[in-house]
Amino acid sequence: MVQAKKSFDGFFKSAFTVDNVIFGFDDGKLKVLLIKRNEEPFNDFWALPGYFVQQHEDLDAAAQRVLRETTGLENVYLEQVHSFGSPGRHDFGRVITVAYYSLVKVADFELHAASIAEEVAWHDVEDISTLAFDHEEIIRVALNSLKRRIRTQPVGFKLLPPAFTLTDLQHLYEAVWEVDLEKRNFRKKILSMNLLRDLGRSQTGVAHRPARLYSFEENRYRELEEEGFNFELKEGKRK
Amino acid sequence: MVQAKKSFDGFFKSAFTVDNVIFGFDDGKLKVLLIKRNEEPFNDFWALPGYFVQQHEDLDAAAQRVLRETTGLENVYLEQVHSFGSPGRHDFGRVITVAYYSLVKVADFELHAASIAEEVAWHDVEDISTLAFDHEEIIRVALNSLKRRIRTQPVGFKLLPPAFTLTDLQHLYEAVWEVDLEKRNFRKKILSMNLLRDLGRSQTGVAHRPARLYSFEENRYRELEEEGFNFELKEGKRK
DNA sequence: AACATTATTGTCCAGACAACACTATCTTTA
DNA sequence: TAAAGATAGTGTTGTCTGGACAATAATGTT
Repeated sequence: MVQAKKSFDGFFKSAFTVDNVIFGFDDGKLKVLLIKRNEEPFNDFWALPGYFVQQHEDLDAAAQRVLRETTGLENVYLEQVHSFGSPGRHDFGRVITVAYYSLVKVADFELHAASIAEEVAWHDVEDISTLAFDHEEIIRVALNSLKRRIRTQPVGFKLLPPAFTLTDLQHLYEAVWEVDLEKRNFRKKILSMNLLRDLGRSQTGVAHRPARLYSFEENRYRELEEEGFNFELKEGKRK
Repeated sequence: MVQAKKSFDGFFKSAFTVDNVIFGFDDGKLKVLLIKRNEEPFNDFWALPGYFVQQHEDLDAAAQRVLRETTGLENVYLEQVHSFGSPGRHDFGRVITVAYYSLVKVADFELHAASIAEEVAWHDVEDISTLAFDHEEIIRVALNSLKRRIRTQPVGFKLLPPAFTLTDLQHLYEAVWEVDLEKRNFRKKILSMNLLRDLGRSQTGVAHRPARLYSFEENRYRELEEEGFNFELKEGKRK
């Protein structure tokens, strides 16, 4: 009862794209990288950096390429989150998009709008206006995934520069979780994880007692990434 | 610089499928539901229950439909895991597959091979032979995802019948985590989550003290699904 | 009625953690 | 030069949760 190849032709009429949700942390706030589109549909709308995948291109590679071509970001570790394929999500036909996300240090990258991007910019996650396609939903799903993962995996640490203070780290967690944490307890918990290396240096040029600088202990970091950990802390009192 | 719709036609030549990784527990072992294909390519190979998505069909709905048509399973809670789209994974052209997974009680379902399935059967996950396409990889990814996610999300709870005992629930966790849990502590923890509703009824016809029956408190269930939770318990002593 | 079997509960101890206030070390300013 | 302003870093205590065990309860079976 083998069917001929011919009868499948009706299925080969779809397209697929990749969309990247790039989170960054700056100024105490969680940001997402958006491009202003220079192409129909949704010309002139802000959108996630994404585009069609080529016929013989691997998905992961396509995500990397599209990100580079639209924003200039290279060598970013992208992780697949979810695929979106509502029948009506694209005007030109059936288009499924595979969403990827990543966390980067805002300061580490220079943005270069190109390809279908007329402009590239970091936007506050809190303050996203109407985006192209279903990109608001995609961001929401990616953000949920981030919030969930940051609790049991040390992913969030990737957002910080090579040397950071405990307060920086605390602010990062507070931003992603949208809570205030109690300083003392945060420090005790994080230090007990053996994850941080005391660099022996301190901040300079701050108008107060300078904070000690830390980096991540690579080996321990990978261990935790493997086995997961548990990071639960109640909110501290509001400032 | 708006491009005409015409120039996009080259992208609309792909197809996409859904594949379901249905895990079950039976006989103390983790099983996965496979079908024996009745169609090229990979005719006569064991494969995941999956098929092409129709042109105007939602992805989630397609997963449900395909699962029903190939295996007879209905009303199964399916969760999207990952999409696979290597250029060479399908002989007939570019085909991306969106993988879903679920965990069910083997005893609850009667299998009915149909559609492209010539046969349906539970296979030990430990002992999977060569499968069609990249389905071995899909199973591996789904299994990893399941083990990670069940720690912080109440996905596992959906596997139980509407009325169940605390011991049923404990066995479920023990099966998924492959550990033995301490009974008293398990109960304390689970009851403190306010997730269970005491149905006021008990088992009948068992040759020992009958256990109280519970169901899930829907509202609380959704809350936990949203915010996640932390379920860490050390192993109890081996039986 | 005694036995077998599983359910359910009490409790003690140790470790985790929430809460709070105090001391330390810089720069800036009067 | 000293005081003020700001944030870093630390000590401690009571409470809560989890881990370990064991005792009691409620069925059917023999």
